[in-house]
Amino acid sequence: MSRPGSEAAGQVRARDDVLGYLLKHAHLALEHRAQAALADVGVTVRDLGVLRVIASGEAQSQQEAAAVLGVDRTSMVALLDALERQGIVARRPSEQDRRRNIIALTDHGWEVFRQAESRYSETERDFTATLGDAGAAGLRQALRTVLSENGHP
Amino acid sequence: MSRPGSEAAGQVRARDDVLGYLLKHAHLALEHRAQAALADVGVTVRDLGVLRVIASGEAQSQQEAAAVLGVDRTSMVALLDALERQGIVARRPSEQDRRRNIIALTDHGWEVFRQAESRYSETERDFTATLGDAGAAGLRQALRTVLSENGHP
DNA sequence: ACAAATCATCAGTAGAACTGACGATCAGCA
DNA sequence: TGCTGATCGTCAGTTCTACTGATGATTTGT
Repeated sequence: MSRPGSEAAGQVRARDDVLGYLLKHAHLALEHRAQAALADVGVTVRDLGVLRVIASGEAQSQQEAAAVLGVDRTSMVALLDALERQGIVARRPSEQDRRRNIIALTDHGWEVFRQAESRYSETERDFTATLGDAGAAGLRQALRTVLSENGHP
Repeated sequence: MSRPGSEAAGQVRARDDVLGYLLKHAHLALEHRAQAALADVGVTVRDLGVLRVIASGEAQSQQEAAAVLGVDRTSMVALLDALERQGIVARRPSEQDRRRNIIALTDHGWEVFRQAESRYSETERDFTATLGDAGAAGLRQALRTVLSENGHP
């Protein structure tokens, strides 16, 4: 039915040669650690992503934020509902285009963001500690390169 | 309520400095391309991962495969149900321990695997083409390093 | 021989992605 | 001015995956 493993194993890529496997598990491991680090700030990694694109000015409306983060526009609704209920962000209609909601951090939101980003950055430093500063920068640069070469905004 | 973007943006990390963002989107972009490349072979990226750990001999039982891939043991049931229905894998009870199911590729399964792995590898080469061979190897090595340093099997 | 642990399975639940629709609004054009 | 098509936020429904808790069959340890 199937060839014996000893014969076939040599012809088959080990799992840690598979880039997709490495990317997926590195992402999961980092997210898992970050989730724990953010637990007592009261936001998730997902939330922090939203706060970051708002804080940086990369996105003003809901759809801009959704597009930048690669989450669905319909998911962004519930995401912002929760953040608004916590008093972290505020929606107000744009004066130029009243279809759009302009998203802004409240004063409390800025404080939450500052704390969360600080803990997250520390988690990332821990995560890549063994690579050294140059190695971590090289890893980021390699990822940026493949992303931009594969049709990423 | 919130500070103007022009004042705050400089203090906030851009999204493409955030490792979690880079890992997530690189993973998604690669998986998206791979999914398209595998479409007419009839298996998903997820399926291919299962086939690979079986073919390589890294896993024999369902739970071993689930553990190696980082998927839930209960999800593996449905995953293998589908592959068995397609005649790609076969389950047989272990003779040493009849609780366990030994998973093996059928002859047809080996053919499917060979095709799928070939297309997937080509997709990965395309994906990392601009990094060059050394750059792609460096990226894999960096990911392996952070994974093993963060408690990964 | 008996108790505890393990394996595969199933049912139920929760979260996120995606589709398709809706009303409100805007932009372009006759 | 009025009409048409497109866009934005929202909502309902579907699907996919993860996770929990339970089950029966089987093995292991004592």
